[in-house]
Amino acid sequence: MTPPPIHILLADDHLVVRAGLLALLSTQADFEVVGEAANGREAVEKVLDLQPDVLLLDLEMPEMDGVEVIQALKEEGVAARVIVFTVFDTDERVLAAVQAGAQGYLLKGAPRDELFRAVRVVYEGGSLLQPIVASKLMRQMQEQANPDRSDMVETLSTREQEVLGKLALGLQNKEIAAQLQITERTVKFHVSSILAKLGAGNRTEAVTIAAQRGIIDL
Amino acid sequence: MTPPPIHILLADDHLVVRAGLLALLSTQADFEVVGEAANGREAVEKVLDLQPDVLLLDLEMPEMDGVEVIQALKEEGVAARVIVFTVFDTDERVLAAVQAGAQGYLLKGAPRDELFRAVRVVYEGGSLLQPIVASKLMRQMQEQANPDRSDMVETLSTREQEVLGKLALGLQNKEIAAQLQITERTVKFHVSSILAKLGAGNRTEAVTIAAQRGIIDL
DNA sequence: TCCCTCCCTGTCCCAAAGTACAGGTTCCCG
DNA sequence: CGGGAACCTGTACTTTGGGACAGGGAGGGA
Repeated sequence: MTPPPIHILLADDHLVVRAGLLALLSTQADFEVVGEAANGREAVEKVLDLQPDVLLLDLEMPEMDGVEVIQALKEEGVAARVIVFTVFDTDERVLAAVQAGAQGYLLKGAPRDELFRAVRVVYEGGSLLQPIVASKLMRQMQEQANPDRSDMVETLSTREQEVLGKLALGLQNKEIAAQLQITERTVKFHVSSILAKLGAGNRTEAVTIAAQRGIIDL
Repeated sequence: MTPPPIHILLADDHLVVRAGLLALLSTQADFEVVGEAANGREAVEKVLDLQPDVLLLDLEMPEMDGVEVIQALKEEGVAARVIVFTVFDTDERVLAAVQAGAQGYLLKGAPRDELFRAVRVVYEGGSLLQPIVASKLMRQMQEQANPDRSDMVETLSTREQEVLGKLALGLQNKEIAAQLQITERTVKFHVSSILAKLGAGNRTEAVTIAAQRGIIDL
């Protein structure tokens, strides 16, 4: 007798990606794609409805992004295990997804076997990250554990992230101060902290670095 | 008797996307996928080798990007017609692709029928842009035709684009001047032009706007 | 040829950015 | 309760950024 297949739900806003995953996964006898979702909200609904074993989830989606989907599922107390499947490989995004509770992280373009293995491993309760992703994550973790390394990447406080967002819009300190109801002096303080933590020489470079690392979205 | 099928070559660096396109296109009796390429260089080689009727081309690829592929094919005098198939929908990228010689421009996530129709239309010598893409292109063209409109989006001169690139790196005027072998004063002049053309209030906003429009890549 | 665009340079000037130094609060964790 | 982290504020200072105004040379198209 054959074992029951692994039930998989696909969540991606691009038709071709869903079609591709369906085509690839269908070649495996122990996989069964039970449904598809084209946005985050739909993904959450279908997980609750269809109770898949594994959710293949894109991070960039309309309505609700991938990290939010994972968090929503957690609040619902859902058992499904999640593999993030995306084009992003920046430290921050990987960390956010894993912290939210993803068990796997694959980059689009991952080879067939890696995809198949990830589904099986995660289904069995394990975790699987692509080597490139794993190393990024490791580095992040180590840096958070040793806050006294010289080459560390410090995390921005929530306030600093707020200010950073305003910087990206091209606002000047005075305008930021008004919007955040604080003094211009305080804004300068935060900006200096941001520059130091990101290793930037000025606000423009800070925005570029933040965008590259996935800390902010332009 | 059935007519000969339309020969299609797929060029995308992501396995799933190629698999998805293959799966979707294979449902049509008059389509035949004759090959796949995972990067730009390979795409050019395979077009020359396999002589497809239509090339489905991603813009973002390693080795050689989509626009470069189109240009390379043009220099080789190849007859194949090109449909750009990408996630980017910024004005600049669309314009660049169409100017380089693409006959179609589809966004990933385009519905089945639109994809099929695009292949057939382009094969028969026509052009097809998704409505969203078409409107962006139209706007660009109109703005270039009327250089005296108030809401126009002016194009940056080559020198300005150079300076813009340096701005994104967070360099200051003095540093840019040194790198470009010009006076700091001249750099200021170019920066001012860039700000005016992009509608930015300062260099930081200019970088953000440029990144959003696809003028620069971070 | 004339005009227009791009590229380049200069001086003056003020506002904005960023640093240095010094200090305050609250809140949470061990 | 002590200590750290995040957040906030202040004065004083130097450097950078960007605008206003004015100009010159090279090259392409009507």
